[in-house]
Amino acid sequence: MVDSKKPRTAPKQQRQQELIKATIRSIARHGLAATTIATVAREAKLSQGIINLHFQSKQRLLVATLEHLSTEYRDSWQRAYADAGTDCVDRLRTLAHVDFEKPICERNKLAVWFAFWGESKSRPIYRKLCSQIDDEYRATVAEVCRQLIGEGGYDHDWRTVSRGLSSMGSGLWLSMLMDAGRLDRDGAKQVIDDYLAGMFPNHFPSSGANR
Amino acid sequence: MVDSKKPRTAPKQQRQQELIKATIRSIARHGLAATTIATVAREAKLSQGIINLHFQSKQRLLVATLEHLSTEYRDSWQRAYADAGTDCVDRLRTLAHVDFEKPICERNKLAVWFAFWGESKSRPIYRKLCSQIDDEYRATVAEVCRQLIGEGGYDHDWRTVSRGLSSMGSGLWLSMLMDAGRLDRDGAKQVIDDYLAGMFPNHFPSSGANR
Amino acid sequence: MVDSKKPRTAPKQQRQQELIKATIRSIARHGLAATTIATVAREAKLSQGIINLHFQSKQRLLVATLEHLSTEYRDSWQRAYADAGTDCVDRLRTLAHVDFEKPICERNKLAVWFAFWGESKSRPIYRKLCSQIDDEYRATVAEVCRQLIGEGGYDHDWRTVSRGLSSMGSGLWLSMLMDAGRLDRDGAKQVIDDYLAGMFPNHFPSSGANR
Amino acid sequence: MVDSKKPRTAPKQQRQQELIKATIRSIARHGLAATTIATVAREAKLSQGIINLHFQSKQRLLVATLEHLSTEYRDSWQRAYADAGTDCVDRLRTLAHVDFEKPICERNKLAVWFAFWGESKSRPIYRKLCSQIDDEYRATVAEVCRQLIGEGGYDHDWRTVSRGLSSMGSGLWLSMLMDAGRLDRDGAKQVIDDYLAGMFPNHFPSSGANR
DNA sequence: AATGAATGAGGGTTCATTCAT
DNA sequence: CATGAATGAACCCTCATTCAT
Repeated sequence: MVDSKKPRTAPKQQRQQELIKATIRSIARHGLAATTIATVAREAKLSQGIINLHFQSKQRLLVATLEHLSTEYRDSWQRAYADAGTDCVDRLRTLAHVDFEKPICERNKLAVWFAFWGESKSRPIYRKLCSQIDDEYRATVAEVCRQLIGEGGYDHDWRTVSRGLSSMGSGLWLSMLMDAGRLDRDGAKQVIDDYLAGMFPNHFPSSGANR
Repeated sequence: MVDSKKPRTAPKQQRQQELIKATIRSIARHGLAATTIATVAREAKLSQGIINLHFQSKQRLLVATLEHLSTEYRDSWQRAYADAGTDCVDRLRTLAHVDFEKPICERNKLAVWFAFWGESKSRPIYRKLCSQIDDEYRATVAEVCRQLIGEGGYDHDWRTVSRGLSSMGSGLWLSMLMDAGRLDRDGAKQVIDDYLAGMFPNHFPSSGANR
Repeated sequence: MVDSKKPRTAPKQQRQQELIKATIRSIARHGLAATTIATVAREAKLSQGIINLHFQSKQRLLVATLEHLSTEYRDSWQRAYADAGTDCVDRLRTLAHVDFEKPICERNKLAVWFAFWGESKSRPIYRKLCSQIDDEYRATVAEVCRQLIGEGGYDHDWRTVSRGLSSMGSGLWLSMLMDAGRLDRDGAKQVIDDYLAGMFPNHFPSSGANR
Repeated sequence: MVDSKKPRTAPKQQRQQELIKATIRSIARHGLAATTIATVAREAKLSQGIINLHFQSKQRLLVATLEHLSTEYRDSWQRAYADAGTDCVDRLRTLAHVDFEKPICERNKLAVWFAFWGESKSRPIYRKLCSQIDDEYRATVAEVCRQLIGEGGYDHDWRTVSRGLSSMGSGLWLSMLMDAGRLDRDGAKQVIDDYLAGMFPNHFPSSGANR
């Protein structure tokens, strides 16, 4: 008499992952302000009580969700970076593109990132998590830029370039969030590529889009 | 013997402006989710009832606040653009810098922008207002870029450049929001200037920061 | 530059009458529970403040409204009674019909009567006013019944008959309130007349409706 | 060692019945206008939240309360009618008396009926429920009257008589509501009986109260 | 006499959390 | 491990009342 659909009990960690996924869907659908224990439970098709059972409080679930996104983000760019070999050009392009690859760059997740950013000024815990993840990423980008500038004899400040690159990344996310139809992931990559081609003309080819 | 206290009654529009200002402070301080009628009233040093008296509902106050920011933003760049003369270079630099000028670029207001962006996916009314204001700005930037690219013989797509420029603007806002101490308004302008110098080397001077 | 529509000021008593009329309309339209200072002021086309100016409080306005109805009711039946001459039959018919004559028996006023009756159990002030007016009326009816029973040799208790007659009156009001289309003032009078014909067959003619 | 306290949780329907009972008590004690979620919860000795948990809104609780009274009323007279046998006289007396039998004719419930009647003009939902219940009852009364009039050769319109009878019923309720001390249930039945004796002298005995 | 902006207590409702099952 | 009935604090909003004009 086993119900094949979903087991009544599940390993702790798997349940928690389900709930985090449900939280992401709920924030994307209803916004952070309108996300309640009830909306999350409904997305997860589980009862209300289960959230406090696994996360003690709504607040902790939200933090766990942000940590989930952060970890996923870090893992993604670190894996991509490791796979990119040792060439500065490859490394920089890879790092710059990773913001727009699939597991990271889904519209639901962008909505969640912005939801947390929107609350960051008033919530130190969010701000700390967000800053940290951004700092790590930008430090690596900066290091690659520094190397490329040194090799290529460019007249740029590596700190400025890395700041600009990572800023452009989150700025493009905003465009994708606000109007998914007008800017897709490939379009965003092209904006990034044009920026790199402009800053490092000897290393990155011009797209020639205008010809 | 002037009584410096505020009068018990005030012109309608002035009261509404006070309340919008108070809303901005409240969102910056507590976040959008934790901004209540009570927190706004406290910021305004007025009673709770006054918000429904002037705005009918909390929701309308929030929309009015977003409209206030939108209008202020549009007025700012349009005035700056009109004052910049007819030179493309001046115009582009002016437009690019206006994001970081004083009435617009206060940390409180950045927090409010991100708060609304964070709810935009689930609130069409916010998304519409935000998209519209961004589209107008970017259309003007794009037009200037198109002209500059044509004059200067650059190999850029003007749409891509304007998208990149405006994205970098909001991305830099995020950095300023998250860690005001590490990136100030002048630092942000320099990132922008370096981008322009990279893309349009014949028109914008290199900052030479690295020399 | 005289505004011919409505004088800005009016004699005290006239203003109060206007407000009571407006209260009756408001209760009929919105119910007693949903009648507010604002709805009354709107019905009267006057400002909100005027009610407290003339009646000190909403509660007093309501009491004044009930007193107005009571007085109007008493004046009506007393005048009719005085006009009816000295014949018991005429007197009884007149008293019985007065509930369904025009100034008294308007649907708006019936709604107000039932609104106050509905609150009477919990509001001694309403109950007292309502009881009193009913007692006076029924005492007079009872006296006429007593005389008629004595003269006509009927085997009725005059107290019971008068109780029945006045009860039928308010019961018919309920029917008229609930479904004005199905029972009008003439229909109600006929029910009353049939009752009288049944109880006092030697004095009141049968309507012969069934023949 | 039975714990006499009520259990923390209860079957859904039982809880709802408790809340409806509490609502009746609250309306009787405070009136409909002053009946709040808080007063009902206090009567039920439960928390405020439970009302929205079971009825979604205060409005629905009130409708459910009216439906409860309606159902109880209908069930009562239908059961009594079924038990009365097939004799017209028995049937009519039974129907006429049922208004004044115990489960129906409690002063608290009378207060609730009048409270809803008082709001009926402005609340179609109340009016519909009240009209319906009254129509059903009166239709049955009318049918019995029609039969009795036919059998007994009376010169009455059966519609008029049934209207008068049911009107007298609600009118007597008003007397009982306003002054419970002066008219009790037996007194009311006697008024009804005298009316029947007057209208149908060959079938209903005169009470002879006046002899 | 009359107005209407302003107040703030109290209304209905939501929802994070608890807990008996 | 999982549920969902129950709680009660806090939310948004209404509205009787006050008061400067």
